[in-house]
Amino acid sequence: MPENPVDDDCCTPADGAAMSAGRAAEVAALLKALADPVRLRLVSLIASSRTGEACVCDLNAGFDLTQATVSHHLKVLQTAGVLDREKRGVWAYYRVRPEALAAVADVFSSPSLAGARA
Amino acid sequence: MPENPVDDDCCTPADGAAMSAGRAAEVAALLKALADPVRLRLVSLIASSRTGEACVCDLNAGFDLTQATVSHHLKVLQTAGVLDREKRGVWAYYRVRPEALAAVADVFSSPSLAGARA
DNA sequence: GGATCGTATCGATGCCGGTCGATGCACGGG
DNA sequence: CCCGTGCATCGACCGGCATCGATACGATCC
Repeated sequence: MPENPVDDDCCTPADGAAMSAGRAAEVAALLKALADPVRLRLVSLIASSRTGEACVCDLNAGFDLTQATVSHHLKVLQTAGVLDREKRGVWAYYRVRPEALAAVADVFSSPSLAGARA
Repeated sequence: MPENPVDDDCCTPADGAAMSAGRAAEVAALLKALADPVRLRLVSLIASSRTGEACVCDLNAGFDLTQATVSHHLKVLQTAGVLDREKRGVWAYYRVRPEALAAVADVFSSPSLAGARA
């Protein structure tokens, strides 16, 4: 084998601007929480509410799902840092954390992912 | 039962600005393709390449994964519209479709999801 | 204090997806 | 013409997740 196996014709060694494995895991966890039609609609419903928050009884009405399932999705979003929960009296109110959504927007606007060739 | 079950104290009927179920499914499909650490790093590697593209032999080197697994991830990203594939000679080159990433950035910058209270 | 209502949690179930080894396929070289 | 190489596909395994019914828990009302 006369050739260095890395120095073949096809290879471009990749400069160091790529996303680290650790950061990829962070972003993937956030995206995984949002990569579900039900959870996207939940976030959208809460965000588009007049008061900026919504209680579970409202959210249940918008889906053909069990209350247990909706509660599960809300917990996933809360654990991922997308939603905040506040219990007032009998009802539980959820509101969106704008930083979480802004973080996603930033990742996909950044040059390292959007592929801005300097 | 003296009260209308919908007109209770907790409920805010939600104005029509929320995301539709169909659009939620579209966005969720795109996010599901990106919600994986390996696929995120693949996109990042390709986007940060000097030429804006990368061949599979390069990408395989960056992961402790089988070539079959990397190829599977690349196909998922291509099917979702995130990557473009072009075969030149023996090698296959992938490049990022910036519209796909911009679409994600737009969704999470839009007021209906970011929760911009006017 | 019991009844009722709103919500979270638990356990089970069925399915989707990541990973692998093996194989197929197209291209280029000797 | 056959072989090696780069990449995709196939089939299988398996862990994780969405969903459900049932149940637990807390707050309010009577």
